[in-house]
Amino acid sequence: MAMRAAEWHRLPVSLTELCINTTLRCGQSFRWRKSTDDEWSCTLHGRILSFRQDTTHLHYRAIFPPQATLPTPPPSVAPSPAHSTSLDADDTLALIKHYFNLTPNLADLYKQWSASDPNFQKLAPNFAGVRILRQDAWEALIGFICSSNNNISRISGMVHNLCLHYGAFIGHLGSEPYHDFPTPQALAKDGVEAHLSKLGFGYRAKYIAKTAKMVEEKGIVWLEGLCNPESPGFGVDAKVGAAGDMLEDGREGYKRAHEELLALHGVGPKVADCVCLMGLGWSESVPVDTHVWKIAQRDYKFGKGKHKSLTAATYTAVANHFRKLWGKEAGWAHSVLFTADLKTFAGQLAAKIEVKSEEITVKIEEGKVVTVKKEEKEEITLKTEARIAEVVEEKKTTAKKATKKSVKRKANDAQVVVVKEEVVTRRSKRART
DNA sequence: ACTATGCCTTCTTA
DNA sequence: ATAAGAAGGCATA
Repeated sequence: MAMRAAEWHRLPVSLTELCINTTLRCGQSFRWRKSTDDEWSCTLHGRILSFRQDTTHLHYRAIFPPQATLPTPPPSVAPSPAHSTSLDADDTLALIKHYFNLTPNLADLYKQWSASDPNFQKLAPNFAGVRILRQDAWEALIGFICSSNNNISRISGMVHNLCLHYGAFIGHLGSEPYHDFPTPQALAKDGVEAHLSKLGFGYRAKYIAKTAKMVEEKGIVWLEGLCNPESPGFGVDAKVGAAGDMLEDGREGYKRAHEELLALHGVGPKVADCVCLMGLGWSESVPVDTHVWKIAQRDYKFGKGKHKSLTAATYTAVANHFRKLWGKEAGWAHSVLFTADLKTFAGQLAAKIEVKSEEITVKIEEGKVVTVKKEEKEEITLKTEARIAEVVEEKKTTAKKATKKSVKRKANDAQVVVVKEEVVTRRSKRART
């Protein structure tokens, strides 16, 4: 029962191309756990993968289960009994490159999106390295069914519970047990719905049980067959083909995948788009959730006239707008803006500062600069300490000028004082058992 | 075809 | 303190 040695390897990757600290917790996957000292871990394809990242490299290691608990592969593709370490290392590297979707040049894409969209250009510099993962389609499907009307920390807890109760045990990392994501068969068994309800899944218990049965019925091949042929799943035996021409509402294959997914229980347009983008390799997919809808209203002039509320027609209009603006990888760009809007990231770097004068109050909380000038109020959302410092200086200057003008005193008399300065760090709570 | 409403549960905000 | 609202929506009428 000896555990295979878990040696660290490294891969040259810049933070511009991939930032795991952002990418692994921006709501794409709900399964990554951060242990002590910045090590991110998750089970993937029957092994525990762990990552650390510095400015030049991605460091990784894989821990395999003891041979006895390895899932038995079909005899035709069974590896040689030797099952050498070097073979595993090769496999793991390929898996990592696949999972992190490392082929597209993200810096080039950011430049492209910045050139075509001033709003992206403004927000993106603080959120480099947000890359769309190539997750397993089935896992993405279940994960995003859990996401409806829900928040990231609770979703993570639910997915963790799915693995714990229905996924194969892989091994321990420290004292923490790691289980694989459950198969459709495991979630299609009788009693799953009742059990999940007891575990606090709410109305999603029924969706998961039903969808698992439907996928089992249709066959996992059906689901994997919805994949972008240019980007098949890892280890999936599929022909690589052309994905077709880009249209304003996406390629034919994307539209077909989206439509077919809608047949599943608990899968509406938004969840289907998440699965298309993150589980099936359709980069033009733009999931329009409440966040994206707010962004569309705030920064892209939606929410008026024909598109007053988020109806089915509005949903398509918003997604098409972003596809036209950002192109074939619209879903990737969308993810950057989505991440920029997440509270967990806003709070992380936000300083809490109050600047007061007789006329003007500047408050900075949770990444927002609020200037209160008598009855007027102005809000600016900021993400980095550097930008916050800049804006505070700017506001102090404004405050001095305003005070001088209205009260007719010397600029120095303006009482611009930093009352409170404190870094607020918000941490999402961990999963419960 | 569109539009409202209930739904499980937890956490935040007023 | 206690209530209402929001949280990566969906299914149903």
